[in-house]
Amino acid sequence: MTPAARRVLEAAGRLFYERGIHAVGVDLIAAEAGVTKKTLYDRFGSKDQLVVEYLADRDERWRACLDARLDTCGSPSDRVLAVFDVSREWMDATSPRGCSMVNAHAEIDDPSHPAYAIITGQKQWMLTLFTDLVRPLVPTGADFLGRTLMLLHEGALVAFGLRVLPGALEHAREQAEMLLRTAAAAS
Amino acid sequence: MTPAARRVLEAAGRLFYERGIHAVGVDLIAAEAGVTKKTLYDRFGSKDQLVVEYLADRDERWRACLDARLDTCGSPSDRVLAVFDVSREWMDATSPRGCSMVNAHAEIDDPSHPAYAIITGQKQWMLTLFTDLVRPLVPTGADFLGRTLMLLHEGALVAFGLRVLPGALEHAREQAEMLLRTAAAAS
DNA sequence: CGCCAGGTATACAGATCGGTCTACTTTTCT
DNA sequence: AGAAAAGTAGACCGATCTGTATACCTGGCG
Repeated sequence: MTPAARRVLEAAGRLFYERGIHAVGVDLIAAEAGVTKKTLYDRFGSKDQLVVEYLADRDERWRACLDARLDTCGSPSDRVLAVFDVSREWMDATSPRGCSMVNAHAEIDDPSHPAYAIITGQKQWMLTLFTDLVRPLVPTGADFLGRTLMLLHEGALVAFGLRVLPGALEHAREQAEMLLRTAAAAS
Repeated sequence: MTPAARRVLEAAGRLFYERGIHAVGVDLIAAEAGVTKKTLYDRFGSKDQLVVEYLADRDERWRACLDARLDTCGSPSDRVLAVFDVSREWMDATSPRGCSMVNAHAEIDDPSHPAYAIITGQKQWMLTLFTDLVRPLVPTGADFLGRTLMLLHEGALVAFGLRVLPGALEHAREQAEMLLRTAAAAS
């Protein structure tokens, strides 16, 4: 990726996330990136493709960030709770408006849109991740607990983005910890 | 509200929800409502105002639908679980793409936008509702359990809308039932 | 040296956007 | 009956949208 293309992707990512995809025009993206529209279209081809690469980029960085942290965790339960910790830091640092995938989904209704697979794929991956993380702790009932954790986590992202519960991630983490304890005690 | 205005609001609501607010133009809304643009502007003044009334209308109908059901419930725990039941029916009937408030929030970044208060207000109301509903069951710790239920519920709406967990509402209800049981047993 | 990818600057195209306007007709209510 | 309100039909405005075209410049590389 050329330096100009990187600047375009950075500007597009920031603007798409802050203002919404349809509310941001390619002219503005080009201007913010300090690039002409021709360069933008030479590198990305279309706005739709730029949207796809924006989401793919965020997805990739999120998974890398999460994977790196999980590798440093000792116990299985630590790994589960670390997901909430990383999410909290991620939100505080760069995502005051909630999950970019959820927000993008609100603007993209067409399931045949290439961005749709990225959005759905990340959520599916998160569900599988939670389920796999709790399997060593509760071999029977990992599916159930995994789903609950997924819903708690997703709800926390939304509540945080809506500013209706600023400590949403911390609360979700605490509730998750309690669920892990009772599940471990029962098995 | 005049008959034409009602048709406009119905068409706008359907299109805004299905395709997103910014993706739908006033010309399309007027055409779908079988109304001229002049009538639309005579009744609503601007697209922004139409968006506000769209959200206010859905908010009002949702609260009325929920309140009506809650009145028919006997025990406090039935009332909590009824929220998930009503949500499930609401989603199945008219909202395959998740919560309209969350989706609208993805497209409206400005907190000074009049629609912002409606969005935040509904979520705040839901949080208070859950907290109040569980207070008779767990006088101490109603805040904590109320928040957890709110996150579970919100996460279920998102997961359902993303089609990543079709039975999200049912799962959330089942998990809520378990939480209510253990909370009641502990107190 | 010459080539060419990557870039700037800018004008342009066609469509659509939100919003206004005039002129006329229909409904509704007193 | 008659006036006010609500509606249709449709042209029009300026701005903005995605996307393309032409002409020129610049740095690195064989």
